[in-house]
Amino acid sequence: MPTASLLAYQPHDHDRCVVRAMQRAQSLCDAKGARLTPMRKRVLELIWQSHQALGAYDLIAALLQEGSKAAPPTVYRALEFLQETGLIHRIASLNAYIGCSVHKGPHMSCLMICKQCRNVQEKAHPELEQLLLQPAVLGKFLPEQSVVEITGLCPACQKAPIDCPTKD
Amino acid sequence: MPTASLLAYQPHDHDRCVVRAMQRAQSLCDAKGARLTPMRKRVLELIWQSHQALGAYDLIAALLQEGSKAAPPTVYRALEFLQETGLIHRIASLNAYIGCSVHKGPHMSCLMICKQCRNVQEKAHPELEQLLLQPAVLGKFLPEQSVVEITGLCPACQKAPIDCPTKD
DNA sequence: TTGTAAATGTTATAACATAACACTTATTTC
DNA sequence: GAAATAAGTGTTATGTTATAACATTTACAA
Repeated sequence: MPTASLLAYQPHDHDRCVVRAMQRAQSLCDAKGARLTPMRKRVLELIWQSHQALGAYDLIAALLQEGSKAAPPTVYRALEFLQETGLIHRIASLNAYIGCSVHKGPHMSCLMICKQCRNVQEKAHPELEQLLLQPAVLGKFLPEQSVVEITGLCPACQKAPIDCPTKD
Repeated sequence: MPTASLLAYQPHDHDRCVVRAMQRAQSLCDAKGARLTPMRKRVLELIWQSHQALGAYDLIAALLQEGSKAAPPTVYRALEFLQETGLIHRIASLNAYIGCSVHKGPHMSCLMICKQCRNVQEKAHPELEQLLLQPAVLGKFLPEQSVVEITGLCPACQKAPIDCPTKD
């Protein structure tokens, strides 16, 4: 039985991921009094259609294919909203976006990014949070945001360097 | 007496930083059989002229002002070389570059980035390395590169929010 | 001194992101 | 419920970061 933390790397019923993510998004927005508009919802669904990081222009292309008129500002606004609401993460080292799979408020997590298939696994990490925010580490620096990203090869791509099963 | 680890945030004889960095660059290149050409050297000097992150196009502008013909590919090539040689870091969350101040081989360090003055302090971090690279954390993920960046306010900007003394 | 590899120059363009303003849709207030 | 307000989206244009492709020059080695 696959552990939850490795789900991105395992064959699984991905529809359930999407359903769960969308349910959570709706209840989070309800709780915050934020509006999960059709555009925002659709962008989030597209992001959740895989565990791979998608670029803003990937999303734009997907929306255009669906017949939606989606210029860059529209998509970037949706992405901004979803980030602020804690529903997605921006991956700085890829200029791409991934659904947030940690179901709690602001958190410091570590993103493991497969350089080959772009699969991203998020790992919540309380110890990391403790360690990084220690005064001993930061000195008098006042932290606000953190980016922790590890790039490498996911288990699948280590075995099958050319044709990672979780790709596309 | 300021500790070495806080040097970026303290008034200091910055020329010594530059001299030290350039000496180290030269010996590192000698040791590796790499060529620290005039262009690469100049780019590194420009990066070291402050402890603030500089964008590629900042460097291009500076080079043009000096009369050097510097189109983007030239500068990006120099930056690529300097990164590979371990002389600079790219800051993913800023799309900018900073001199590496950790005098050893490949290392996992934490960059503390002031959102106000763009001052960047690098903190080498063996514990972080241990913590992040544990199998317990990464599972079967095979890590290659890491990005650890904390954005916030440096000590100076906490005190003087508008006019950080280390700015420019 | 000539051949080869490394580095740089040059032109063009790709990829990522936002500013500014117009328009539409939702929500509130009276 | 109609007017006022705010929130969201559309549209055009442009800013910012980065690279592809190929020509030329420079350094070093044979």
